[in-house]
Amino acid sequence: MTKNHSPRKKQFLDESLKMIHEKGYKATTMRDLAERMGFEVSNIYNFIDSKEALLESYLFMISEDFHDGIDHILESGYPPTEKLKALVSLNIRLTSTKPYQVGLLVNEWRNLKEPKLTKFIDRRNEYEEKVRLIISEGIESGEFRPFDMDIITHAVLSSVKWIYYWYTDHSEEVNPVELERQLTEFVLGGVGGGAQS
Amino acid sequence: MTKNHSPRKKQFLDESLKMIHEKGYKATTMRDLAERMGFEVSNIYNFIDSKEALLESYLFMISEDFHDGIDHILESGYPPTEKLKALVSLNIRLTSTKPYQVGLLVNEWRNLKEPKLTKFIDRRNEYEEKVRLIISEGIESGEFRPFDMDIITHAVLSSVKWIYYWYTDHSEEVNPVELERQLTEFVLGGVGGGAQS
DNA sequence: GTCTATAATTCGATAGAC
DNA sequence: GTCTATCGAATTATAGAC
Repeated sequence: MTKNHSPRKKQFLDESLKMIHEKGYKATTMRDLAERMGFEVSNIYNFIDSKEALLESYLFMISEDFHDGIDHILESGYPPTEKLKALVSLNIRLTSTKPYQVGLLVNEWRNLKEPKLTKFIDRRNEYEEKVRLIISEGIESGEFRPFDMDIITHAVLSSVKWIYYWYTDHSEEVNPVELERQLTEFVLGGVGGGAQS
Repeated sequence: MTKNHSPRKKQFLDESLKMIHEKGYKATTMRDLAERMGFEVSNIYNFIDSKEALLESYLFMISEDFHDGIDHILESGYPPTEKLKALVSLNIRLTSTKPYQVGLLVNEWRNLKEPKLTKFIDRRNEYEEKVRLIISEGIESGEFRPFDMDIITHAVLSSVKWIYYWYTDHSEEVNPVELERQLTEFVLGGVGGGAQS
């Protein structure tokens, strides 16, 4: 499917990815992409079948990357706290490696058309279920406090969702080690050090 | 500007807001809006000047709501922890009151055109600065741990950003009191109860 | 792999009658 | 405030020459 990339095709895919992230999928036209590449619109179809196929390709690839990562964590046998740390680490690793793909994953998935949209949402729900598994294990073991599962799962997911910002829109340099350390500290212990209420 | 709403105009604005949230701004056409209202496209322009103006109106209104809220918190004289609790509370209150507007604020702001786009981003940066103020005060007083300001600010903002999901796409009922309690607990203390490294 | 040319559709918006 | 009719521009995509 995605093999046999000529250098020119790879360049097109890279530029397209960046531009779709910057302007949004709907706002990025084939003319925009062609103009950035310095050729005519029709040449795009030497590389891809359709605009829709381009989005699908990126979204499902990065989606599977996250699944591979979290599957590995679930099979690790680590205690829940270590699994959660590994989850933060996974997010930072994938985001630093493929920042624009992660950006698409956050912002552009809803531009998929049926039946791919349903397929994507199902797969995303499966991922969220895996995150729930880690958290519920931690609550049962007493390592985590007894949160509402829906709320805490979305809070944790949301806490790592914005990382792509650091590697795309952010101008300053990023220290991945420090980012992971700080974000882990926040997810595990919040802004304050102890209990409240 | 937004006064003298006839019931029909108010209904149009409500339906538009909901539809733009569901389909996305770019994907929602004037024909879509007219169809939902049961009249022809041209009638839309009895209520609004342009599609762009519709988006602007909603975004800047809800943006100012957040500013009003956080300004009130900053003037409160509360200690940092209480200010942070109030910030969570503000997010839940505004989101439960105007869930679709908050959804637009998160997802559709970048569809603004210049010069409104720059104006919006400037205003958003001002809001983020106010959040930073609360957090830095907490770190200096020792109530919060010594995080990197950029990282922790975005982490906190991200932790409350997904709340709109509960009031728009979420099917189950929401208990605002419980949501606030749990989310506050997470932001202040994380998933675990104590410190780590 | 690049071009010209164009098809076929959809878009936001306007004019003007009632 | 609702309609019909339409404009002009922009959209994705294709055909076919070089």
